[in-house]
Amino acid sequence: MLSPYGMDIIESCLTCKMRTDRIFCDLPTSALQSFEGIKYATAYPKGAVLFVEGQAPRGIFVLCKGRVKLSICATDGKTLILKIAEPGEVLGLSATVSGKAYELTAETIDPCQVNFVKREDFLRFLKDHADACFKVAEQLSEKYNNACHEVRSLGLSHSAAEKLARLLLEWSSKNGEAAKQEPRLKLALTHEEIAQMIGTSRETVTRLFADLKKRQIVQAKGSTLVIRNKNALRVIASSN
Amino acid sequence: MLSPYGMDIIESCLTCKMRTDRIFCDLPTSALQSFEGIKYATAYPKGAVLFVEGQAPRGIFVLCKGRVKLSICATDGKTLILKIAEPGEVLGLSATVSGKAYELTAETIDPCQVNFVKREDFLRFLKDHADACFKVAEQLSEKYNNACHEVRSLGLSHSAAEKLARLLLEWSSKNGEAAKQEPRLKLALTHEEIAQMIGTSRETVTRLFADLKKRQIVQAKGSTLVIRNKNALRVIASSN
DNA sequence: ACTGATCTGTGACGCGGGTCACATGCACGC
DNA sequence: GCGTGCATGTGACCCGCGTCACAGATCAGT
Repeated sequence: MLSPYGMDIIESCLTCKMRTDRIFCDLPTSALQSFEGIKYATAYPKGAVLFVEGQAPRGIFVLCKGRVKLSICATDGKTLILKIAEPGEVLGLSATVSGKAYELTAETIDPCQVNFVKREDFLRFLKDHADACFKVAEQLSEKYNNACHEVRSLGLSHSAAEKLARLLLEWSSKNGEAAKQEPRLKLALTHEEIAQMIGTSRETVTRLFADLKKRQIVQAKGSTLVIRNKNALRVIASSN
Repeated sequence: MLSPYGMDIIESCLTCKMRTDRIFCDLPTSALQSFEGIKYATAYPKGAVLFVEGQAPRGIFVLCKGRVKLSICATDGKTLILKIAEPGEVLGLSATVSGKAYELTAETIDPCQVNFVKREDFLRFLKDHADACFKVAEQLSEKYNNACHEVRSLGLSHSAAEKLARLLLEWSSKNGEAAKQEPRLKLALTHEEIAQMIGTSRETVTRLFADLKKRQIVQAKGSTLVIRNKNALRVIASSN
């Protein structure tokens, strides 16, 4: 099969190998078959916008491959990145269910494969497949949980340093680096974007990194960051 | 029927007059009948704690009467009030669906009537009643939407004044006061609590109110607040 | 290799608002 | 009445960090 943007396309959900890992995709065969009938498998290049906050909901986007940046932004252009969505996540779900406008903006930061389903088709699908409906509830709970964490982080922390430390710890707990005592992580985002994730300014992020390096808590090796002192980072993170 | 805490108890969901107004409660009779079988109608005095953040989910609490304060708090005691839940809302829903710990704390601020349903019972109920399951998805979408607004307010605003103005406008848009050009609202919360709603300190709230009064934008009449200049308030709210 | 463009690093400055420390007001019970 | 407790007001202080203004660094395109 031809693969735009240099990707291998996952052709059918029925034969997708990752199915069982993913909350939403792991449906009984009958449901999956009817899902096959209404989905549009699409591919996007890096930097594509799936939907914009405030738009009326067109439908859901099941992310199969690549990462998507979810953000909200103020009228003055100030932006807050809520999270980077990973494969398996369903985007635009709550807006599609409730019929209200998308509450955030979704923009690809890798080439992505996405299954799109139109709103009416999806709602009909949910009526017919109770188990899918429950999966949706699970996904939404997950999203809500995430949002609560975001609120906690933004609302209850005392300093930018605290939030940065928490972000780094969170990142380092992925990819099985959690256990290691000196976890490494790829810095895929610019200081600007990191600033937008923790609600601060770019300069502050630069200064905070400089400080962490000076104190030997982290160390940069090209674009990977080594956490030399996880405990120190934890102390900073929870001076809350 | 005896009514603890000076309330009239709504005995059965089937005969409840408010049913149709409420997202979750408006279920087909068959579903409602089986809901009757698993629910525990309970009453709480003012100040009762329904659940605490971090607890394993015991089940859901359908709020029938009274208001409930939903908050998260940091280890140092600093508290953020997310919202004041009104009758019709289902509390503890996302935790009960996902099985993760309650993400916030629910405390009554009026005498309340609540229908409690145990987690296992509720999950079984959802498996059997697809329409209820969809209602749950709707409720969760609603909650998610709310949380997104909270994030936006906390993360994208420049000053405490802005957030207070937004809160006042939001409050004034309830109870049909929206249309009036000088809407009034009951100040049911202390400055301390208002501070916790917008993530600032009590003193700042006091100072902001003093300023708004001096500028003739609002006016206090006992415990009711009159908004004299809605436009000025809007300007403050969206200097964002 | 030259040239923008985009990212990173750093100093100076100033404002917002958190914190502390009080004074005052207002309701409650006894 | 009087004291106790909680809500509200207000001044003084000061520190975190946003903003502005640059200087280097890194990267991409031709």
